[in-house]
Amino acid sequence: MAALTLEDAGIAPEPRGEGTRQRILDAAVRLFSEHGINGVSLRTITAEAGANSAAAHYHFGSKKGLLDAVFERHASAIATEREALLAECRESPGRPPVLEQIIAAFLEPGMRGSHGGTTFARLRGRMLAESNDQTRELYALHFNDSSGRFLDALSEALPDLPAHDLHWRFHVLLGAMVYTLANPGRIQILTDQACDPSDPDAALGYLVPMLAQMFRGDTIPQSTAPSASMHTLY
Amino acid sequence: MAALTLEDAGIAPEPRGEGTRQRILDAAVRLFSEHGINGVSLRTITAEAGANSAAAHYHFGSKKGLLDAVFERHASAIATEREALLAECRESPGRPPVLEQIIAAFLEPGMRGSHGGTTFARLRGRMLAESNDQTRELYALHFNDSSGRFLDALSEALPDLPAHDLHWRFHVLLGAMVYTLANPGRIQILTDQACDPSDPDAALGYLVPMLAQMFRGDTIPQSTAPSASMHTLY
DNA sequence: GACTCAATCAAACGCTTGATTGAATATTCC
DNA sequence: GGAATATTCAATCAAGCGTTTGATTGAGTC
Repeated sequence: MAALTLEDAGIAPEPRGEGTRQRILDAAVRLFSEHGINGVSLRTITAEAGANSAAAHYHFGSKKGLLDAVFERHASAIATEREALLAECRESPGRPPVLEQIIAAFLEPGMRGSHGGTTFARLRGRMLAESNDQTRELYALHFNDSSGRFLDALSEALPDLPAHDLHWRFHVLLGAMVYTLANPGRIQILTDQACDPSDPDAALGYLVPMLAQMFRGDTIPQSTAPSASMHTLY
Repeated sequence: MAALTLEDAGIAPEPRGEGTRQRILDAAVRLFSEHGINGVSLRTITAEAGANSAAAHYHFGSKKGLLDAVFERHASAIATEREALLAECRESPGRPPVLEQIIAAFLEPGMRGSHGGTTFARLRGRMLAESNDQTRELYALHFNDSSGRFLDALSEALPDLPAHDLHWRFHVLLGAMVYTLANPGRIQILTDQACDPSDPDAALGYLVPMLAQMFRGDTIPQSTAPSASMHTLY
């Protein structure tokens, strides 16, 4: 009787080093998201992965290379699913697509567990706040095209909204998403854990209608001297 | 003729070390905000301040102590001005106070140049994203009471809004503020610098009405199964 | 003039960092 | 089986880290 091989079981015959590589990636995304990129060392990561301390450099070349790989692993999947959901919106009966649909299509792939889950989500939050050259490059590389197409779709759904207003509202959408991902948020502390931004379902259930409401707001005249104290204006 | 002393010139007779202390604080808030707290060393800070590398430890005890001092320097002033503006709201003719007034009272002190300006603002953004034990403590110590009173005021202005909804909307407000402070934001990159979140006047001019609009939105029923894909709901 | 004391300084401490090496060990292919 | 290749390993490197030290300064006090 022939011995059962991995191929017989339908499992791809992964190269020997693949196991280590994956374990390092797993440990990296978790530790990066918990302590920040500057806050964790390659030794800690490789130790957590049960690998030799030189393994990270062998497989990824450098710490920067490791972060690139971690990001690449999930980001492209998120962008792809986002665009697929956006395409679904466009095929829907109602044209232009419903605002809530577009917002949900943007938020869902990154916030649900599908692509790295809340761990990668938290890492993205940290990276957006750290905001150095490398993180900006990574975001631009993986998300710029996709985000641009969402701006277009939002513009279609809100044809009367000036470009500046649209951009600022999208900015707030990004802020709400990032802040929600950077768990635990202040709101948990301020409200004795009543709100839990780390629960993706609850978060989406609240965020999507709230943001849609914000997008639908009237444009306010910007002519009122903005240099004066806001407080005297109302 | 008596020699001119510092007192004669009306300058406070500062202790000898005060100059160095202040220069270290100035350099620290700037470098912390630019590179993150883990991203800059005490040597870099003291060098930038033109001080000896031991000066930071002499004056602040540790790197943690230096961050405490940096935060303390501006945070309490912001909280104080926030509460003063909130008190102004309550004295206004219209009762309950206008929503825009409350939001502006919360956002203005931290976003305008008064208390550390955009530099300290950026640092706050970074700290909220890094979100370790020390930063959480600092935020709680300096901002919890003030934020709680704003939640109360918002609740007065929107008496029909359930607590959960109120908390989530305040969460989005915080997210929008923090994300705006963490300059440069993604929106600048996505729109070829058309929006400039680092301009406090423009930012406030857009944010206040947008957030007010969001706060005024109707409550949506949460009974619709949130575990199903959002995308099929709209 | 002797003393005090906060402030500054150069130097070093022990340790961790990202990165590199070369030998040892699997694995693959002929 | 054996050469070639891919991967792991312990050991090491220079550099940088936060922190500590002991000596020195210089203005105030008795």
